[in-house]
Parts: sequence; C-alpha cells; structure tokens
Amino acid sequence: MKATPYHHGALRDALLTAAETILQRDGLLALTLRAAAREAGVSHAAPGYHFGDLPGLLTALAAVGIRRLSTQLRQIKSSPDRRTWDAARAYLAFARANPALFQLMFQSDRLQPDNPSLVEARTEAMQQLARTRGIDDQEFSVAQLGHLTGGWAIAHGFATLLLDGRLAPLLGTMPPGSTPEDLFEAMLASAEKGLIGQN
Amino acid sequence: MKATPYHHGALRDALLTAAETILQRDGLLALTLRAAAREAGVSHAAPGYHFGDLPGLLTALAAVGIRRLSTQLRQIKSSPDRRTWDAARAYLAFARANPALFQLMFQSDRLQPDNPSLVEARTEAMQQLARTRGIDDQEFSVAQLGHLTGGWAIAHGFATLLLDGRLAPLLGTMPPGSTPEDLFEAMLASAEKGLIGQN
DNA sequence: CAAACTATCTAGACATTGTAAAGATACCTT
DNA sequence: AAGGTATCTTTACAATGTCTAGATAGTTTG
Repeated sequence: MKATPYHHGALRDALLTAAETILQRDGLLALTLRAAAREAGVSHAAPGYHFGDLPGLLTALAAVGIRRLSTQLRQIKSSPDRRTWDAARAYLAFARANPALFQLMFQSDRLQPDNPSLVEARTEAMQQLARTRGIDDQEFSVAQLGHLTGGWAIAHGFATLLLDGRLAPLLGTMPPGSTPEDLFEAMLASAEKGLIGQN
Repeated sequence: MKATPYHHGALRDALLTAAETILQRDGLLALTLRAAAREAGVSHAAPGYHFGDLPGLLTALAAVGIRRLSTQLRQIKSSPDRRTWDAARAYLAFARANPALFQLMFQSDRLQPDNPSLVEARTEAMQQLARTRGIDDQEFSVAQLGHLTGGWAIAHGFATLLLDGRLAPLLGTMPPGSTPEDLFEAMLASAEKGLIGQN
C-alpha cells in the first residue's frame, strides 16, 4: 500500500465524495472535473474515465442526492396515522441539510436527461412522494394528480425560494429569532385553510 | 453610418438583446461573454466594458426579466373583484413564455447578490406579488406571511418543476391533449380545498 | 475652432477548464 | 508466465473569463 498507488481501487466513489465536498464547500460553480481530481489526489483526466464528462459527474452526484432524499421519505409512515405535511417537512429538511446538492438535483441543464441511474432514482423518489400523499397505485384521477402536485409544488417552491435567498425579506419581518421552519409552518397552516384567506 | 462603426452607440442594450437571444436559442450554458459579443458583432472584450464580468451580464439580464414579470403582475386587478389565483396564473404564464430567463432569474449563484438594479427590481416585484395577494401595507402578520408565502411557493414550485421536466411523468397520466395549465388548475382546485383531501 | 479629455471599443495575452488521444501501470484470466 | 483488460497519467488543443494596453470617436473647454 504505497502513498499514491497508481491504481486507486475505488476512485469512482472517492471522486463522488470529493465532488460533494467541493459542492458543499465552494459551490456548484467550483465543482469542475479538474477540481474533483485535485480533491481526490489524482490526475486531472481521471474523472473523465469514470464519468465521461462533467455532466456525467454531476449526474452521478445528483443521483446520489435523489437516493438520499428517497431514503428520508421512506422513513415517513404511511396512513392511517401519518400527518399530512410530514413529507413536506422532510423535503424541506433535506434541502436545508444539503442545499447545494438539492439545487444540483433540479438543475437539469447540467445533467444528462436520459442517464439510467438518474431516471431510476427519480422514479423511485416520485413513488415515495406519491405514497406519502396517500397515492399507492399507478392510476391517478385528475383530482389526485392535483393533490400530489400541490403538495410537491408548495414544498419544492418554498425550498427553492429559501435556498435562493428569496424569502429573506419575508423572514426579516417575522418576530426576532424566527426560523425558516416557522415561516414554513405558517405557510402550511394557511394552505390547510385553502390559501385564500385574507389574514 | 458605416457598416461597422467603431462606436456602437447603444451597445449595452444590444448586448442584452443578444444575450437573451442566445439564452432562448442555446440555453444558459451557451450564454458566455464572448458569445454575446459574437451575436452583437463586436470584439470579444466589449461586454466586459459594459458589464464588468459574466455575472454582471447575467445579473443585468435577470433584472430585465424581473421587471418584465413585474409589469405582467401589475396588470392584475386589485381587490375586490380580483380572482384569487390570477397572479399565480400570470406567474406560470411568464415562466412558460420565458423559460430560460425565468430560470436565470432564480439562479442566484450566477448573479451578483448586491447589484442595486437587481435588488430594486426584486423589491418592486415582491410588492406586486404582495398586492395581488391582498397585502398592501408594509407590516405583515405571521398569518399574512404564511398566506403570501404559500401562494408564491405553490406557483413558483409548479413553474420550476415544470420547466425542469419533473412534471412530465404526471402529465403523461392525464387525459390525452392535457396541457400543463390543466394540471395547474387541478392543483389550484386542490389547494382551495386545503391540499389535504385524499381524492 | 482646436486641443485636451473622456467614453467606448479593439487587440493581445494568459491562466483555467473540458475533453480527446496516446501511453503507462496494475490487475486478471488462463 | 503471458497475454489481455481495466485503470490511471501525460500530453495536447480549443474555448472561455478577464486583465492590460492601445485605438477611435464623442465632448468639453480654452
């Protein structure tokens, strides 16, 4: 076991770990093929062997994130004693815990749209989402579709707006010490009343 | 008026137009300083003079988009005869008409966070959004904040998921010929019932 | 009206990146 | 042991962001 063996042995996983480190530490724009190679201590062209190109690396990392989210969603109890918004809360918690990864997962112009691993991860995550909204079968009514889409959209919209910094002005008007989660709960309370109340 | 005068005269606006053309035609990743210069027929370093760097150009373009959205929102009637979801529909319509621009507007890691023009445009857009939700004053109750955030999040979430291609599987289960707007309306109908119904 | 001044654009240069091609090294099968 | 294959390195090149210096055209000022 030399200090720097020619053959790494598990370079693909090491590169994914290095890539996520860079993503968290320096942001998506700093996550380049060469930066991942430097972080992993290999030559600059090594990532190309395992991932083909930069979209290939980003896609593999996004798939890791989606599977991680799926695992979180899988923890949520099914009916009858599940709470309506537990999936939404888990969705936000994931986005808050993995902000840059979450944003990468939904940055489709940087990903390979037909990557089998990515498509499979997305399908599984979608099924988990549907399950938490009480939809287990494959056939949806339009009303069920609206219900599922609404739950996803309101959680996803809040998470993306928050990570993007767009909710900061609103948070600034809340009582001191308020967290994004407090605003999230206020939003959910409003949603249960139909989102149409005046105040 | 020569064919290619040394001084363009209105190069800044021409570069913004060129940039939006590239954005629509080739996507965000193809929108580079040099591509904008080529599209406008000037030297590769000309955009640097007007916008400083690439984030400067993208920020200026994002501000254009935000002001355009503000204008759309301003058309929406205030109470009492406004319809609850007209702002959400206008929000989606804008995102559908300007998909790449909409995505750029919310891609904060590519923008200059403190750019005065951008900040001002965002503030104005936010006020329009609040107005369409029946909130005109500066002081919000927490319930009002939840109401405002919910309306924004559900529209924004739907728009981003749709543009990202994430709603395609759901649209595929709808009756043939269904549009994204149909799913949007189904979602809004569910939202008015509290997003908690089973079907 | 001319000269100085400033704003606007071009030309050249360099570091960084993605990516392809060819070579080197280690593992693996037989 | 030998050949074959997988894994990684080295080399090379085009594209980009961005800096610097230079060229050109308005604009102001005497």
